[in-house]
Amino acid sequence: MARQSDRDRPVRVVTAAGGAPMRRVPIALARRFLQVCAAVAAETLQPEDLGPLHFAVLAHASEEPGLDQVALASRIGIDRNSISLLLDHLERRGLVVRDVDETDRRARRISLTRAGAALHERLRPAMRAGQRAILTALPAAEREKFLDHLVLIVSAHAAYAKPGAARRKRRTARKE
Amino acid sequence: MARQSDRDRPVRVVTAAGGAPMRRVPIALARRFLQVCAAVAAETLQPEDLGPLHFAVLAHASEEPGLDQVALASRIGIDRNSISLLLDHLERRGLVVRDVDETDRRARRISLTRAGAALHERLRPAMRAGQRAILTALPAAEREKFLDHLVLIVSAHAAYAKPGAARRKRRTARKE
DNA sequence: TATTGTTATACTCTATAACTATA
DNA sequence: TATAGTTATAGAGTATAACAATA
Repeated sequence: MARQSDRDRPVRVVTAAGGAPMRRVPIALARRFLQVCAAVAAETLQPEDLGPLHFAVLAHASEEPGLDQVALASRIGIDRNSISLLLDHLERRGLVVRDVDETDRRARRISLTRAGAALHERLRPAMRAGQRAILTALPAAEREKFLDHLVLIVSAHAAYAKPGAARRKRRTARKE
Repeated sequence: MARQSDRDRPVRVVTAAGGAPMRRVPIALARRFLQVCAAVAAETLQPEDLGPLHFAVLAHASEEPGLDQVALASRIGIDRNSISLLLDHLERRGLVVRDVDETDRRARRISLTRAGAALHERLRPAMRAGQRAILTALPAAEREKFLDHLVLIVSAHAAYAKPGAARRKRRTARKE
């Protein structure tokens, strides 16, 4: 329980760019990191009126066409209600199709339409560039390792890395 | 434009724990990472009916008592409306006080009450343990570097790491 | 006029719950 | 009974806008 070297680092840090001090802890950094990533993605996606999750659906459907909605949702890390809504939006815009799975008529197999595939291909370079730009803040040799670290953390805590885990309980008593 | 070594890594990856494949790109990982962190923090904060941002206010007010609301907001990475709401909640619970700054009567200097400081001290060990637990997925020697990397990225993209940057434009035309 | 803070409103994300159809 | 998907509702997070007080 003695203080170890990796505990001695200060929690507070002053950002280089004259920003305000921030707490050097995962929860705070994770939030800021997502802000950065979301803002960068938005530069590409906003003009198309898509959110990052819409693009995620296009990417997954492109790579694994024919997934059902639950499988797609679990890859993205959202629940089946949310994927349904996301798909409504994309389907209305003619970017994806839902085909009834004939071997299990409850399931819908998702794939991109021609327009969906075209849009995905059109946005991909800019998305890729944006994601790379985020990492340029790191020394070149560290960038891949950083992604590996994120994968490690998310994988190790898979039970937490899923929708709802951080949900606060309902305060108001349920109806009965 | 030739493929470089650090581009050759596959975007897709299969999580160790039999989870679904996920995209190995910052935007997707950032979201999952925040899910993990938020879920871990929630274990400690939920019983107190606090969110992670409430705790962030307690932590900052503890370390830098007397900040005004705008300064506090910028440290946390939210805007002045949100900090106002957060403080309403904490003030109603008797955890913080807003004192009028006599040298600038527009400003409110925020500090913890005795109860606020006590709550912060009580929660701190569990929060600290949770944050450390998240990082145990990484080799011990990499943990501090990982945090440094996050700080680097957030600092470098400070212009993006702030509220609103990822906001989608209003679709519906404004009233006039 | 500019800034601090407040209040009202609203949008995104993403949950919980209840429901339908199918297995 | 269990699962895939839908729909309705809700709540957390966090924005925009308009305002009041003060500088």
